[in-house]
Amino acid sequence: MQYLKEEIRNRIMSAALDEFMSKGYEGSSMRDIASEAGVAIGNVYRYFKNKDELFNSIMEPVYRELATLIGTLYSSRDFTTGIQKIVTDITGKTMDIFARHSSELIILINKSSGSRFQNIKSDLISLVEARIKTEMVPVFTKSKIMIGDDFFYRIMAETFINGIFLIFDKYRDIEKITMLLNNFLLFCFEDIAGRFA
Amino acid sequence: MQYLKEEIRNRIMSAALDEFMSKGYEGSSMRDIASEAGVAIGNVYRYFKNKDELFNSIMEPVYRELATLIGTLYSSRDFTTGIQKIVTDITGKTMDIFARHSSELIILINKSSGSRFQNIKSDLISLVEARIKTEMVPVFTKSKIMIGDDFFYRIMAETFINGIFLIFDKYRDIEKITMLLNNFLLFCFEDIAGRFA
Amino acid sequence: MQYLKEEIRNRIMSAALDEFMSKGYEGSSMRDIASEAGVAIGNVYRYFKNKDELFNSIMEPVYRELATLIGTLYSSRDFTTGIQKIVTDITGKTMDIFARHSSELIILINKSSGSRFQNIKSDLISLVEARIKTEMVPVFTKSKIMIGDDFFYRIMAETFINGIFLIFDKYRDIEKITMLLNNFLLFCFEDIAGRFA
Amino acid sequence: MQYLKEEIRNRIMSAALDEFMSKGYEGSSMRDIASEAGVAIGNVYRYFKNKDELFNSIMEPVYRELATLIGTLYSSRDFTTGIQKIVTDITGKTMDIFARHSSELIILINKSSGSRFQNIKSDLISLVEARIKTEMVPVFTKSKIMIGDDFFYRIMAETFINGIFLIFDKYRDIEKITMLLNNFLLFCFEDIAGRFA
DNA sequence: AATGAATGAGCATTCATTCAT
DNA sequence: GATGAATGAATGCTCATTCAT
Repeated sequence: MQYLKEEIRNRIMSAALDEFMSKGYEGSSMRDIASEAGVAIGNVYRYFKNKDELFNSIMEPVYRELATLIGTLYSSRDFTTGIQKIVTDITGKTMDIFARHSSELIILINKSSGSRFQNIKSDLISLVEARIKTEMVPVFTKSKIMIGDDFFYRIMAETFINGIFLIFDKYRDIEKITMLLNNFLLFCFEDIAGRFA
Repeated sequence: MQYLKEEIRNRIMSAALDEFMSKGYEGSSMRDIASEAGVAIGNVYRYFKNKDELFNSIMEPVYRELATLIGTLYSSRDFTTGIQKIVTDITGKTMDIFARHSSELIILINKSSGSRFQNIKSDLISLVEARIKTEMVPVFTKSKIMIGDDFFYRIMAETFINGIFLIFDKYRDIEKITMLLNNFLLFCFEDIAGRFA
Repeated sequence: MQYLKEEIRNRIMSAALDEFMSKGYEGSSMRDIASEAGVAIGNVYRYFKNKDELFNSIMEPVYRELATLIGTLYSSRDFTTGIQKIVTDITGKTMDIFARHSSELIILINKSSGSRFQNIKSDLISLVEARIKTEMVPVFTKSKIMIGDDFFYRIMAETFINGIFLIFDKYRDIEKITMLLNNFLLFCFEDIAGRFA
Repeated sequence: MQYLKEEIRNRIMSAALDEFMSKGYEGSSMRDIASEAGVAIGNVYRYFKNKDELFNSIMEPVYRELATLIGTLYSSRDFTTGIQKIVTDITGKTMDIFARHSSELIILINKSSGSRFQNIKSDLISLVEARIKTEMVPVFTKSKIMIGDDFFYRIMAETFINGIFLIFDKYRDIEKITMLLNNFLLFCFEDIAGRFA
């Protein structure tokens, strides 16, 4: 009865998604998830070993996509196409993930405290940081700002990530998000790069 | 208050500080704090009426200083002295708080969920947002960036606050923090203002 | 509600009844009730939201019946049928309640301190007092006893109520209680009224 | 330093009396008693082994006097002097105890739940019951009331005791109490006896 | 002798997890 | 497979009692 199993599994995950979204990982209750899913609490444990694994099962795909995106970001070195192109690309791919997994993305970044993903935001930021450093060093070395510390890249990365998820967290309309995200990324990258051109 | 009372109080507050730092307000356990402090659970309640008051006792001084700083930031409109001066001033005062209460500041901003300070970060951001909007509108209107939404000011404010606390969260060395903070504030304000001058 | 649910609920209520009977509401422990019922503490809370609700669930029916009885007692003014009739009526109805809820009645009256029923005994007495005063004033004015104070009616009412619950407290046999109660009420009302006829 | 010790002991007992009076045995706190007495909590335990013994120390004298009075009541068989005389005598002696230990008496009877005196009221009632039975049987045998059970004497005894302590509990003025008490005892005994004369 | 800081068992309640049905 | 009753460890907090000073 594999079909039925899958449907229940989905119901549980969907209910869990709602619960995690509104109460965060720690604040969520397995009982509430089960009852929201219209499933006995005991049955939830047939599909997911425990709260942690339920959370992981929901977040894993998004995490993976996100990691891939970051990886791409990190390895795409065709600077020849210009920052504009890269930004458009990133925006597009991020929006793609967001379009399919908006809730998971927000939970992953902002509501994972207490779970094994509680550090994902900083992990993500670390990835972005590394990328920024690689790309921006030549730019910044021309600037009058004395970087003086690699950590400054960290700040930029954090700013970048926070800005993106702030937009995701507050807006639901895809078009508006796209517009805001583009503006934000341009603000972060093109302008900065541009003024040292 | 015949013997060691102050020392025990300090032990409890110190243990609580560690606990709040690693698990946040809600995730922290009075029992764990007590045992970390090497004190019976009942004794903690001799020094602090309840979990809330223990938390408040630790956070109150920092909160007050921070509120004062924000007030100053909000009301100082002598743009004549230049952003450089304001930034230096803010940096100095923030560093002063940080130098004396680094952990408390971080907990206050990032780990107060469930406590009466849970909204302080967004309050802070709102304040900064209002300030940025007032000051920056004339600047941005000249820019090629289409703001398109007041929410963009929110992003900038969040970026600003996150940046500051990010620095605090990762560094312990006062001198390095001062340098990073200055660079960050300049990056946020002077450069932005400057390039549209 | 698949298996034994009602039986467990009954076990808990029965254990609670014993506990409340021997230690009163405040002195009773949910842990002790659970272990007396042979049930895990957490399971008690599946059946009853909290200590208060457990107590209320046990007392509510009796309280309601008692309130109704009091209402009847208070409003029945057909003195024409004679005190004998009224007394028989009250006895019958009281015995009916007692026959079905003897322990609850005793707890309600004598061991509810700290619960929401803690004032029921004095409420009950006040009601009876008002009734006695209304009915008995003409009788007592002929008596050689100098009432001298309304408080004397209070004493009578208290005596009346205490007498009834004293009987309940010590006897289990319905027939014997009926007999004693009848005698007591006659002693309280008919004789007193009768001798001034 | 026996003198000083005695003074502190008295201070503690006095504070305890107030506390027991207003909150009953179980509801009273050793901490509050100590602070009310202006004495360190630890010191209370130098004078009294524990809460129980403190309570006992306060109640013992009254209990003893009360027991003696009951004993007297029980053994005085000079019926020749008439019930009026006995009642006057009992009233006088009870008032004597009450005049010196009003609070203790009330606590002992009505606020001892949880202590070893929690059954004293019923003990007292049992004593009175025995006495009533001895004296009243000849009287009641002439009555139309079918006693039918020794327990009826119990009810009368309870009525008697409750009435007395009800008066004590509500009034503070010795003269008014004396008057009410006399009326009550007459009501209980003379009238009852009288009407079968 | 006196102090009051310290102790820890106890309380009501919650919730992730297990297991008999 | 599915159910939801049952479990019990954990939480914040209180208070009689002990003990180092």
